[in-house]
Amino acid sequence: MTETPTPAAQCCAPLRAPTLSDAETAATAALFKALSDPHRVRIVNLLAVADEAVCVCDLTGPLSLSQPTVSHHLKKLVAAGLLDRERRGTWAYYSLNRTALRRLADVADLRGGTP
Amino acid sequence: MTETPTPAAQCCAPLRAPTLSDAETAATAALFKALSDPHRVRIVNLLAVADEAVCVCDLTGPLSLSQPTVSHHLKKLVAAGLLDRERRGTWAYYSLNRTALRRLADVADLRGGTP
DNA sequence: GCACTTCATCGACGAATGTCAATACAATCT
DNA sequence: AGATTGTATTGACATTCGTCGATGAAGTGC
Repeated sequence: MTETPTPAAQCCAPLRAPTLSDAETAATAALFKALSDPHRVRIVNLLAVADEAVCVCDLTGPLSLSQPTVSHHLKKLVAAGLLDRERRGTWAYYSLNRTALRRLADVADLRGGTP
Repeated sequence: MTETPTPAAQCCAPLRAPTLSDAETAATAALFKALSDPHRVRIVNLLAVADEAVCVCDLTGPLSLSQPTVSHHLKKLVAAGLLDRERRGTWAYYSLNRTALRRLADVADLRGGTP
C-alpha cells in the first residue's frame, strides 16, 4: 500500500448536509469506522486526556494488547486523519489531531455551522 | 435475540472523559460502529433532511439495496438508539432520534459541556 | 562493525459483517 | 377465510476485521 488516500477526516461531510456525494458518504463512514473499535476509542481517550504525545510502548499496557496489534490500530487512526505521528529517535509518538476531531463533532452536529 | 440491550447512544461517554469504563468504551465504539457503513450514513442523512418519517420502501430506491438489506441496516441503527421505529398499518416508519445524535456530537466534542 | 531497543509489516487464523434469495410474519382488504 | 402488500427473519456466501507470533526495518549506543 504505497498509496496515501486523503484522510477521511478531510473529505467527510456533516450528516445534516442537504446532499451527500458518494465520496462524502464513504469518507464519513470511514471516519466513524476508525472509531468503531473499543481499543481505538480507548486510544483516542488516552490521547485526549494526556496532553503529552504518547509512544506505542506506553499503550500496550493500558490496552492489554500485543505491540503489533497496537501499531495496527494506530495506523488506522492515522490513516483516518484522527492521529498525528512523529518520530523521536527510536520512538514513535502519537498525538490527537484536534482539527480532525473538531470536524468529527461537526459531522455529527445536526444544527448549523462550525462556531 | 429476545434481549434488548440498552442502546449504545444511552451508555456512551465523551472521548474527552477523564476516565472511561470498559462498558462506556464499548458503548461508544458501538455507537460509531452503527455509522461505519456508507449505506447507514446515507440513511441517517436522508432522515436528517426529510422532516417526515420515512418507510422502508422509500429507502430501497435511493440506496440501491434489496429490501432485506435495508431492513438489516435500519435494525442496526435502531439498536444503537439513533433511529426510532413506528408502525402505521402495514408500513414501518423510521425517524431520527435527535437526542441520540446530540449525544453523538457531544461524544466527539473535545471541549467542555453540553450547551 | 555488532548488539539492543522500538516500531512496522507479514502471514495466518477465527470471528464478524454486508449482501441477497427465499421464506415467514403482520396488517389490510375483499 | 383467502389474497395482497409491506416488512422482518433465516440461511448461505464472500469479504473484511481484529488478533497474534514471527520477521523486518530503523534508530541508538557500544
